[in-house]
Amino acid sequence: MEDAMRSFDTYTDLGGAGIGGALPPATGGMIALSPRVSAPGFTMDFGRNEEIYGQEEEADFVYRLVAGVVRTSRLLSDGRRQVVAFHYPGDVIGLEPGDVHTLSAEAVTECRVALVKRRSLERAAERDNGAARDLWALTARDLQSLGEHMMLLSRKGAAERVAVFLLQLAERTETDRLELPMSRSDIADYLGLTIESVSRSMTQLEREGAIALPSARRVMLRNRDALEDYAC
Amino acid sequence: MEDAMRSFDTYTDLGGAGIGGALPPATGGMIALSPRVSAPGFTMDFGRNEEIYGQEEEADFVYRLVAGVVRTSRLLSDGRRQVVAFHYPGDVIGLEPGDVHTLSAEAVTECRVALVKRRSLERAAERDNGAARDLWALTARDLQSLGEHMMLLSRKGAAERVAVFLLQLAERTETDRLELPMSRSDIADYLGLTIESVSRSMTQLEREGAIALPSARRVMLRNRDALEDYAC
DNA sequence: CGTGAGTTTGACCGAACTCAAATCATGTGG
DNA sequence: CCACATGATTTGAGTTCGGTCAAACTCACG
Repeated sequence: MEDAMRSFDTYTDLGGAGIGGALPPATGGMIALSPRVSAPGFTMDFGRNEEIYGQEEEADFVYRLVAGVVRTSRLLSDGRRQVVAFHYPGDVIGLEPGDVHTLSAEAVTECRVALVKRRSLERAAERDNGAARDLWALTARDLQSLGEHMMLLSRKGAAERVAVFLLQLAERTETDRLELPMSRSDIADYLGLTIESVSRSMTQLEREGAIALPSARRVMLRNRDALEDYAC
Repeated sequence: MEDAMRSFDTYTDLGGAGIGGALPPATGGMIALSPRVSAPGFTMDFGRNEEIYGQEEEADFVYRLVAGVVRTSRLLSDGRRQVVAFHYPGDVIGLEPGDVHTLSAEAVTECRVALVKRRSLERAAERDNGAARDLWALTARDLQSLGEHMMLLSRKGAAERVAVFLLQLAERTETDRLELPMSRSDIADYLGLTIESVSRSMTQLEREGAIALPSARRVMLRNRDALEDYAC
């Protein structure tokens, strides 16, 4: 049983202690955003649902996620929320064209991020041509992932979207036993659905044998083909 | 009457002749993609619904739209089409991260584009740091516009989406008398709706006095506030 | 004037939303 | 260790809005 539990463990490569109380204090040093871009910076820890940066805030920093899961989202005029992306260790977030964040970022799980001053990146890009190219590549990756997300949102059925979401997650973590770090509400806002629709879709996928749901936050992919049929 | 018609005219800054038969042949010379990026290239003309480049095609060229309107779109697995953006003169299209196009581009109206070899841009970016920054900015702009489009798609109501679409268009062309270059089908695929829903929304907006529809392709914004209420 | 593509309108249906209630999970204090 | 409180998730019933199918209409063009 212990083993089964362990195999769901993920998202923190900081060792068994977890992130939270008993961590070493924020550290300073050189932060690498990409192979060619590194700059002086420091790390910070955030608890669940804490805001890392806010929509409309000055974009003074760029962040590299060291451990944990982060969501970026945007508040719509009618009060609803659009979750734009979930980020995992290694991802760079907060790198935006303008000098004001168009998104906000919050910790889904407890997490640790490495901060780099935006200005020092700009200076690096002026000096070093390779660095400039890396920053471009990071923006290009965001563009691509946003495009894929839009594809997902333009799918018809609720179950389809949930199926694709689960497959995406399985690909990220390279396992069929998913530990969902995010709530139904996060998933719903990511997929453009309500929590009820997400829940019903999950149940439906389970009824059809595509997945198993040992608990709400735990999903096992039982029949990948069935899921991929939904993805069409 | 002649004047009224004229005031709907737009999208071509090539003069009265229009684009099509009686044009000078494709020309060569230096093409400017941005203030700091220009490279040798040539121009080409396309008729309505002609493909400029196709999804999955080698991305050998980058294009600057000189005259006319272009849509970029993506075919979904279930056969439907997602129109990603409408482009107007001055826009740069076809600049994508990878070396394969993830979108296709088609002429909505007859149009003329200036082509630049992708490789010559890459070379320019290696030499000139300002050029690299401009290319980054172009990608960043795409990212931003895609983000705004996603906001639009995540709106609830059909009429809301159509209202926002019309306001966007009015902003682009800086007039309240819109000549829609694109078909209802294009609009529907852009907004994630059916042509019937687009049509019904238009009619509804007209009934409520927000717009007038002298003809299907002609929209006059009668009550901007009412439209902005929809945009909320 | 006829033709055909594009657009509008109507009737019906179904999927997702809304509101409400039941259930489950988790942590707390006795 | 258990009872309880709280929040998250699931389930149910009814409604709404956009999709689907079909038919009428418009307009540009030959």
